[in-house]
Amino acid sequence: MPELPEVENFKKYIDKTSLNKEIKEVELANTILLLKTSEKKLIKTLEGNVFESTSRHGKYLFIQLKKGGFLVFHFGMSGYLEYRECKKSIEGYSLLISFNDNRCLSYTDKRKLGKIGLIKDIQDFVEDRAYGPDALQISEEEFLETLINKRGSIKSVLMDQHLIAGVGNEYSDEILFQAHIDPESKTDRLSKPVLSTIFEKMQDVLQQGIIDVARNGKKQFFIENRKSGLPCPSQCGDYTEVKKIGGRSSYFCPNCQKLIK
DNA sequence: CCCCATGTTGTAGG
DNA sequence: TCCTACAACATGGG
Repeated sequence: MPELPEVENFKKYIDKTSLNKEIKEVELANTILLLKTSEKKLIKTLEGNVFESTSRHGKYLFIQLKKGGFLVFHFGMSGYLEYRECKKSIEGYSLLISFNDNRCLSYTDKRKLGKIGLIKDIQDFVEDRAYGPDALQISEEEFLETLINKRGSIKSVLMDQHLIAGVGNEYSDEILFQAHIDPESKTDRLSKPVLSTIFEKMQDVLQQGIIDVARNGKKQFFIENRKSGLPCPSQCGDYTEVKKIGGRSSYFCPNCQKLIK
C-alpha cells in the first residue's frame, strides 16, 4: 500500500538499519523492473558501495550512494523492504543486498509493478518525469494555485502525481472524507476556503498516516475498510458508498460529503 | 471462470 | 490543451 506515508516509513527504516555499511553482495531476480539501468550496472554500482542518506519525493525513495548518485525505489502496489538475517538465496525476493555486518536488506514485490533504478540527481529525475511538488512540501499558496483552474474531479486532481506527488487512492478518500467533500466534486467549482480545508486535511491525514504506519504498520482511517454499505464512520446514520472516479474505487459517505458540481 | 486490487504509463477520443 | 476512459503491466484473493 505504498503511498507517501508508507514510503516515508521505508525511508526511516533504511535510516535505522542500512546506512554506513559496506555492501558485500547484491542479488537480483531477473523479474525486477529496472529504471534507467541494467542488471549488471546495478550490481556493479552497489557492490562495495555504501548507503549514506535517504530522501523522498512523493512515492519515490532515494538512497544516496557514497560513490555518487542515488538508488531509487518505487514500490508499485506491493513492494516492501525488510532488514533481516541473510538467507542462502534470493528466492522470494526481488532484490537482496548483503552488508558487511552479515545482515541483508531485501526488497520483495509480488506483483512486480515496482521499479528500482540508478539516477545521478534527484532534481533532474523529478523534472524529467514532470512530477509535482511533494504533498508535504507544497505550500498552501502553491496548492491553491495548482488546483484553482483544474476541471477534473477533486479526487483525480489530488491523485495526479504531475500536480502533487504522494497522494494515492486510499489517502485521497480519507482526505476528502475529513474535508466533507464528495470525491467527484469538480475542482474548479470549489471555493478557496474549501480548497484550504482540503489542503489542511491533506497535511493532517498524511502526517497521521506516517505516525500510524510507524506505530501499527498500517494507517487508521475513518474510511478504513474500503467497503460500501458500512455505517458512516462519523456515525451520521447514513452508509458508505463506492463509485468509480478516474477508474479507481472511491469510498465515501453521501450524507457527510458534499457534492459540488 | 469472473471481477477486483494500494501504482504508473500510454493511447484514443470528446 | 485539457480531461476521461481504458488497457497494459503481474499476481493473488474472493
